[in-house]
Amino acid sequence: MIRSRITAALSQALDQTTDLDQQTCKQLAATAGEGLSHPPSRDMGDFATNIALTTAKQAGMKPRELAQAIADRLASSDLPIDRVEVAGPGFINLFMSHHWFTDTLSQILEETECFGQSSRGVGQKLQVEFVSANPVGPIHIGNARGAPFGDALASLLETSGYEVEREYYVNDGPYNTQALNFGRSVRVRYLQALGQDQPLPEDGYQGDYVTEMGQRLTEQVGTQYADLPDDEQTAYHFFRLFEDEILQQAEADCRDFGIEFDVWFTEKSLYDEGDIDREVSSLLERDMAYRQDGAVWLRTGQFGDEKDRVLVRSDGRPTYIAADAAYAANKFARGFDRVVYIFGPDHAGYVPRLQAVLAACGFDLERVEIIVYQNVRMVRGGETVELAKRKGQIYSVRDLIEEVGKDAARFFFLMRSNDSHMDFDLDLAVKQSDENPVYYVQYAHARICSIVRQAESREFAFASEPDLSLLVHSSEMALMSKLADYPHEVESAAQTRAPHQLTTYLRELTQLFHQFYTNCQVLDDSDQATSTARMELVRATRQVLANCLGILGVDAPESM
RNA sequence: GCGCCUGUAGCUCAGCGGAUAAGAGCAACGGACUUCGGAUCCGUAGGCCGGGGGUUCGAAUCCCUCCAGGCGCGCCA
Repeated sequence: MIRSRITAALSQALDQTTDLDQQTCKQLAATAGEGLSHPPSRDMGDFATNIALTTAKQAGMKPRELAQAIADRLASSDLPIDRVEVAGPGFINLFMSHHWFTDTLSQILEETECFGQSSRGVGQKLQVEFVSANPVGPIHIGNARGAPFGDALASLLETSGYEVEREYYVNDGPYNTQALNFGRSVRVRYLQALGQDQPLPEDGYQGDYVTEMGQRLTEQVGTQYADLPDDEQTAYHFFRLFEDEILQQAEADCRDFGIEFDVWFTEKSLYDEGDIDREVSSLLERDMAYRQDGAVWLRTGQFGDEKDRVLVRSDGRPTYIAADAAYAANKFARGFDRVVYIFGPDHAGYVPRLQAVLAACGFDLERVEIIVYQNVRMVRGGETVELAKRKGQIYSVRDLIEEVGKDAARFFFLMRSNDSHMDFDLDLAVKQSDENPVYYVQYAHARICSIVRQAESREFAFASEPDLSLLVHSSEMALMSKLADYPHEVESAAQTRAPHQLTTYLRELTQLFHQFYTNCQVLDDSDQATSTARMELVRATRQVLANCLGILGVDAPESM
């Protein structure tokens, strides 16, 4: 890869032009190589490094002098560059030679769907846990952002060579408050359907789907469950009656959202398999937990939490913290080198606590990553769409997919950085016009496919060997330059856990393609050689568009 | 009260391990079609990067502080 070659050359040049020792030069060059950028405009060069600015003081030289010295060394190195310029306060701008651009083009066409992959994570097993919505109804919009984010991040990591498992944690433990609330709500609706006058509990679920479940239950079992006592066990029973159905719905929703989980892990299994008891006793044995006021407390206070937390309530029921501890133990026991949690804004405050819990349990926090995404405001007609699951006003992930489509939904969520609070403009997402950025990108891909079809149907006479040196138009150069960026963009997005960088990249790449298309006729009967070369560029662009869209889980249509 | 996140063009947002000339999309205005898909392209206009301090030769970017908004602070998950 060109960046590592430039880094090596910088290291050598620094070593030869300064008094700094070799190790220092290597480190400084590595930092500069990471920060290798593009000059503000293409006529100022293809790559720029600020290494002279950052190391001038250390080297005891003036920035521009040092820059010039390094530039001279680079110019005579074996890098594929035409010339080197020193600019501004001491930037070194590199002008790549033409064959470097066309070599990347050939590389794309050779590696096809593998172009952009790297081996950085090879040999490392990684788990990304996301969505993990409470199984008490349709997956609602509050969890929607984490779905494409987690999925795209997982794909991104796979592209970087990691072995990645996508996991969905199902909060179906016997003491889960949400599940029990839901169970109680179903029971009440069931009894109401049987003609009893019963009020919905304070925190009950008011959605129509609960009422419908209650009615359905009367048809299935009649009065069989009518006399069960109004207690926790009964609530759990009613919850369990519908858990499978809810999970199947969740799985279908995710699938339609383009996501396939490798593992659906249930909290219940932690109880059934004794994981929770084991973890609690182990913590007590190691004195990381203690008994007080009849409850079992975990010493999270020693690990940055405000206070210790209850693991097992005074009545003997474990809390979600016990489940989370056991779950983490289970994850590590499965051999992951690193586990990633994707949390919604409602769990942001839980991050320091979970970290304390994991630390108290003795897990290496270096191997745990918790990524929080911020709230989304759904906007329609300029107004916020109000959502509250318990109130029954449900705008579900399914509703979203049906309203704007999988591709627009995913692309819109992925356009923004995970920690930016975003507005989701439903009106815009559903528009099939130039106002909609999803179609802008997809259109480029379809357009390319159309050119290919066109060439086939009129049996365009291409040259037998493409001569890529004919690609010299500024639009062609800009496009090739962008294509060459792709592997670095992927790696950068993966390392910073920022899939949204790829949507930005896609829009820029697409724009350059459309400009090229406007300026350069691809299929020109009067110039067979140029047409052949341009066709290679077009096919390479299609490949990168498809690869990049693939990571984001957005379709690359052949026509629209 | 404490913690996390955010504040960049009229709107929605990139950029935020400092640096060559603050960006994009939409909205506004003006242009480009007898050729490969006009779901496209070109141009104009629009910003003391929330305010104030500081570090630096250099800050949208780092530090402090204030202001505004979102979210979270349970023997709920």
